[in-house]
Amino acid sequence: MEYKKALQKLVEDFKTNFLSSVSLDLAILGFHDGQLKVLLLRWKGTDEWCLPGGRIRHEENLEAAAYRTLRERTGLHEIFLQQFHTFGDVMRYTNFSKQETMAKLGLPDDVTHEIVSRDISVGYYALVEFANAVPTPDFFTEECRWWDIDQVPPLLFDHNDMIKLALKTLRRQLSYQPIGYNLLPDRFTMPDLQQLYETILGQSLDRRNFQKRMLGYNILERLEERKTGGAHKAPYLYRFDKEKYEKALADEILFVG
Amino acid sequence: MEYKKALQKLVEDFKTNFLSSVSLDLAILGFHDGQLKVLLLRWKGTDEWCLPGGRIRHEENLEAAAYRTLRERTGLHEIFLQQFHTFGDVMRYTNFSKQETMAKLGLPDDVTHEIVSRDISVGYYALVEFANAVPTPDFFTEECRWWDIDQVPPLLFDHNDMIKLALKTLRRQLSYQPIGYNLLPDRFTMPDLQQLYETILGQSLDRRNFQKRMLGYNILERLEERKTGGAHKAPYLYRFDKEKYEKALADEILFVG
DNA sequence: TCAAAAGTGTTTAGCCTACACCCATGC
DNA sequence: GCATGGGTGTAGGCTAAACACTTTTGA
Repeated sequence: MEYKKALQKLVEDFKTNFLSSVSLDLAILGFHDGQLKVLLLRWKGTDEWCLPGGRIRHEENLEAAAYRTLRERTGLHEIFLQQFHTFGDVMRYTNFSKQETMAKLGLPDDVTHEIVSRDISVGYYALVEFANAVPTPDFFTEECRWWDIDQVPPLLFDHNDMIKLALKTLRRQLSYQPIGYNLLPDRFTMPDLQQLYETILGQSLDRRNFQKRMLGYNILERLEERKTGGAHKAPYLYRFDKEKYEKALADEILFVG
Repeated sequence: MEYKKALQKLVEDFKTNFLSSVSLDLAILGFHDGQLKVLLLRWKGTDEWCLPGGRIRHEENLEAAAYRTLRERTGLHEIFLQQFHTFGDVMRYTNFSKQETMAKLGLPDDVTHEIVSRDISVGYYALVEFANAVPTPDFFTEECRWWDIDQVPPLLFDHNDMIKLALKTLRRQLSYQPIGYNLLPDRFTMPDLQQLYETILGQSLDRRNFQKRMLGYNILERLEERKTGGAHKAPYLYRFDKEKYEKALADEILFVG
């Protein structure tokens, strides 16, 4: 009863304060233990998972709404966020039909069509530092956690497709832009960075060539200190030179409007 | 009076049959006389120009709406159409303020806010064969014609930015995908194709290297026939091998959902 | 002392760039 | 015949890929 009332209120809030027909979905990617992870939400009272999504307030910029949603789900801000595609098929259901999807959500009949209605959804991907994120479910969900990118289950709606396309875009981006600033801790080793690249690209790279290339970008600063405590030879620590990193990004990145 | 009635009716139509808060805009690019052209519309009773735009019907896929709009403005179908960015700032006005824009449009006060309201707009660019298009204005405009891409005047809304970003995306796309199928006539010469590339990239290219590269893609079929009637040595005619061309596209192109 | 990981330079191959001469056509 | 544009191949440079040995550290 409590829940149903809150739900009604939320739907009202949606109708009055947010743009209708448009939403956004986030593929929040993190990196940990040599694995690329994606943040998923589990729908209340079900075993169904989906990407975090959000809506846009009437007087809010699209990009701001994406940042806000990211903040709400992870507590993080000032994060790399990139629009990659806008999804607009009437029936954005790949794993289950609309019928099935509606049934799975277990919503009261009178609000189902408000929640599972026809939306244009703008897809963003974010690269975040795994350790700093505090996964937080939203109203419709009761669990929010990281999944290994290659163990993602069949998701609600067309969210598996979204992840696939986000990855594809990310991989392409890797070829003309530096990456890693928000995916790695402040100080990291060259092997850390290489592992990140290998994980995203899904292939192994030559250590020497990788190092040459990365140093060639001139965005890394080698610290005096080395990483100790490892079982083997102590690797150097590096840090991104924020200014040069931002400049390298700006030289190529599409402006966001 | 007639006009105002029709306008009211249109606004009603918008409200009932189309998604609110979302629209789409097209940068329709054509190629003629060694010039890249873009199709612009002139707003009724003004000297103000803008990109062709459209709205999405409730039961219509986003991509289908883009194709429909393209067809309505040019009579063309089966054309290359590529989503490049979704624009979502609250105030998408770069050349003039919202105040100024509203004044320029010369609409009755009671519908102005319906037409010039806050929208998320999905941007597409299309590559069309100049000669085949039949530019056709829509309800709000009285002229539809090609403009040289580097002589585009200050446009309404953020449409100059849209053109800029469409071109940037197109240029990048050129580096990993073939282009030209819809921009050139069925049969064309290597210099034709080169001129197209040079125009899009805004720089001249080496003839021999260009030819080598294009033939290397293995998507062109050289015909027996040569182009006659020119003032000089008759160049070979080529045709795109549709199948191989599509395959080359598919190998890289983002799927559209 | 052994195993595992990290640091480092050189050689090679492939691709992209630069470049020049001959030929066909219309005027 | 001459001016204009089109057809064609090769040499050099740069970037990217391949590749092996030495050093450090903990167990």
